[in-house]
Amino acid sequence: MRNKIKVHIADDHKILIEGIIALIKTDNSLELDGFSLTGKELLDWVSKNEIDVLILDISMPIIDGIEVLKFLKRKNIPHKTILLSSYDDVQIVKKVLQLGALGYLSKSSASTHLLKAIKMVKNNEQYFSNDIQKDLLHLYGNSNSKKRNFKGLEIDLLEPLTEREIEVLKLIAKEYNSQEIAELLIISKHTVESHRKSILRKLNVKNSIGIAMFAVKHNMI
Amino acid sequence: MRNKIKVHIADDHKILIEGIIALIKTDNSLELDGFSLTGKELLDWVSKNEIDVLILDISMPIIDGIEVLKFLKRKNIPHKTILLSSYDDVQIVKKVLQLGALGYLSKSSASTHLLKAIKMVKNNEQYFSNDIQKDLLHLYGNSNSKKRNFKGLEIDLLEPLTEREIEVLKLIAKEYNSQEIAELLIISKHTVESHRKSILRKLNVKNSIGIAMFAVKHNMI
DNA sequence: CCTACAATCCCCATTTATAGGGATATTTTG
DNA sequence: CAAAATATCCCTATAAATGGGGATTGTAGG
Repeated sequence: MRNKIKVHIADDHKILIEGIIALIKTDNSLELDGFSLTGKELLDWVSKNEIDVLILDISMPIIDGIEVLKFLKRKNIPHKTILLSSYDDVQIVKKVLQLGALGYLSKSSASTHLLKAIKMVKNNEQYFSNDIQKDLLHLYGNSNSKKRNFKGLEIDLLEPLTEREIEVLKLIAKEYNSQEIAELLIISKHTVESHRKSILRKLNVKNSIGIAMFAVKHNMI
Repeated sequence: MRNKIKVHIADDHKILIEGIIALIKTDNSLELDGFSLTGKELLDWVSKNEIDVLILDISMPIIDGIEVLKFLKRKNIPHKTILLSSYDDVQIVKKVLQLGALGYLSKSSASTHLLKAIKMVKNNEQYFSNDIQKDLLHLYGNSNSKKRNFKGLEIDLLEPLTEREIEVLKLIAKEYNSQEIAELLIISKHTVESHRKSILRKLNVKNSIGIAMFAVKHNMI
């Protein structure tokens, strides 16, 4: 192997980053090509550097992993990305697959899985945590035609929230009720309740807990 | 330095564990003395082995870092522990200090901080992330007498939840309402509502969102 | 200019959660 | 064993959230 695989890491947890760097050093076929602590740093990096594989934490503050993927897609920047997540959430997996990610790994996976994932993704193969594989199969059925390429399937993306809805969502997650949110945003309680309805529908959750959980998963709080 | 500092790591994220192991190997004064993926594994380990410094993830499933500290305290097992956390939550810091932890580090800290923390804690010195230091000073005022030892101060601990309350809490966080929880646990809806009341009071949160957020912060879902 | 959409507001009905109160049986623990 | 904690159930009442419906304004894009 003449050329090492250039790996870039984006995660707001420095300890995890430096841990992964140490792991990469243990494998002669890999080399580090920078790291980013925020989504913004990463976007700057990818526009200036050529990397082989990107390891991307899904939950970063401000610009999260999803937003990074959207940006890369919008700009038509080719990338081979492995998402790192604390949660095994099939909905999120569906979303990142649709946005062009090639791998999805839980942080609770063994590091050998990460090394394997890097090499597979480098070769344009998809890699998922075991648990996620099961969930995906369940979701998409198990006919051979469907197993081949998850990306080609119809995937129901979430309707995007408007800015106002995001404001309301954040306040909901901070334990404010509709009346309090109304006072904070200087609007009527009825309006807040309307936004609530829209958010529930768009996120496809059944109650405020679901809204708050969404906020947590996407590091919006 | 004749004897290396024996470090044990407890975290449910294998990737982080293996990362920290790699870091420890870069420092000659440190050596790994096992790791645990769950609170239970850790409790088994500490009852059989002698370690110098314990690096403990606060958010592990089932038996979390807090529970581990409580156990060690109850059994009067001496330990020098650094808590690792994703959040900089002053309330949690207060709690773990009261429970006998010596260090508290955010996962977003640099790994050099972790190495420094290990050495300080080994010498019975306290170590905190910068951000936390600020918050603690603010919390406890800045008179010299108070700065010296946080552990000696009155700290309002949260009342511990009972097992049943934890069951209910988890189901609340999974978006079930009281009626559904009643059916799942085969008890009356009234009972669920009673548990709800106790949980709200004990956690000192104002609504179910607060309950769900607590569940998230402690990785109970 | 017209349309679509976002943001705002309102009504009604129903369900759920919150907040008091209290009661009783079982389990844990000192 | 006795005391304390836990888990269970019930009542009443109010507050809040949910799920329909509809209506108006302003504005950005085609």
